Amino acid sequence: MDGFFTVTARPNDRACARLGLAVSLKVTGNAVARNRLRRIVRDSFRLHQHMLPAADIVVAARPRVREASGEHLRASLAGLWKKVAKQCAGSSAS
RNA sequence: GGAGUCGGCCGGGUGAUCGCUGCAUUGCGCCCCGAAAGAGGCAAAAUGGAGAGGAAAGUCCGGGCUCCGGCGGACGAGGUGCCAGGUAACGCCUGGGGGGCGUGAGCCCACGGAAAGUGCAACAGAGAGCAGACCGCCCAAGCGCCGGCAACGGCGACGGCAAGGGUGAAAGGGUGCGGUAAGAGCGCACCGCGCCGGUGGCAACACACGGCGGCACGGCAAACCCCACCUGGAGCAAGGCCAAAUAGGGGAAGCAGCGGUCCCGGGCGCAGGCCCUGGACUGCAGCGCGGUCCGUGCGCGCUUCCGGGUAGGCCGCUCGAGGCCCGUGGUGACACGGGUCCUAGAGGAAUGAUUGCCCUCGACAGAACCCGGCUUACAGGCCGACUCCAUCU
Repeated sequence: MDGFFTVTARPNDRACARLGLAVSLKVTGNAVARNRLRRIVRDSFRLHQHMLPAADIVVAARPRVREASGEHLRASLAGLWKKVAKQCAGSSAS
């Protein structure tokens, strides 16, 4: 979890990672901003999925994403993916 | 050139790499039917091509479509509200009328009925719905007082008046002349108003046309109400099709079980009756243990088929009151005719990410069954028509 997102992960019995999104209109303001945020998260997930363990990962947006730039969001997500990978490698359950 | 009005249009562009969702073609592979030939379906991957808006928004109106309801009528409820036209329809649009604003182009108006009824109007003010008299004006008649023999003169309100002042959103027509004690539609002229008629207009309505009436029928109906017209309800989670696993005291058939009634035959008995084999019709979910509840035991059969239905899948789902161009009719909204084009169809929901270049440095904002409107949000820009002001020739 950081200023922009809360990430929850749990190992699954599949071959690859699975992404869940929780982005509400309450957080983003309008539908356009909500769609943009979801696309950014999903694209970042796509680019990093090779390093992620087989787990179900839920990304929830927090209110501060509203004033964040795309660059900041991508950096934040890259950090979070690494954290997830590390924690899952350490303990099989989190 | 400056200021402004109206109408229409656009809503960053262009590459590279990696991705997303349909579609078309090819199709590794797989499923299914079949004896086979072959038919059908799913589908990795590749290639090609497409992929949010003018408001996609608010969900405020109107329609299509779908299901349910419906003989007809009355009442109720809701809506609309100058007239005519357009339209599938509208609370929309166009043209016209009336009123208001603006020098003007133009803009704004819920704009039917207040002499059917009920009701409302703060404060101020003398008086606000059967109008009224605070200040004021006037003493002609009558009255009172004073003077006078009297005629008469003077003063006055408990008399007359409503012009002027004042209050108010609003005070029961306006101007002028006559008139009068002072005044007043009291009379007259013009203007205004109402009614009747005429003329023009499909109509709303208009008329420096005629007549009548001295003249209110003050305002509010987004107060009740009256009048005219319109409206059945629910919505794509509508609705339709296919259809697991599991459950089911849904249905049918066959077999089996227990029971009832009747019958054929046989046996026993003096008889009532009892027993056995078979047949026809028919019924069947409870019954024990326990004082009771809780609890617990046994049973409610087995097989096959059918139906409903859940998960899931498919359809509805995008070719349409469609866009563009031209012609014809019309002041116009629009209609008709011809040509041409196909332009998102997702389903927890597809348009993104990184980056190069350019410019005027990019606003409001994301389709969810589909259309027509309205309203609201919006950086910046383009085009056309028109108005006013200034200036030049």
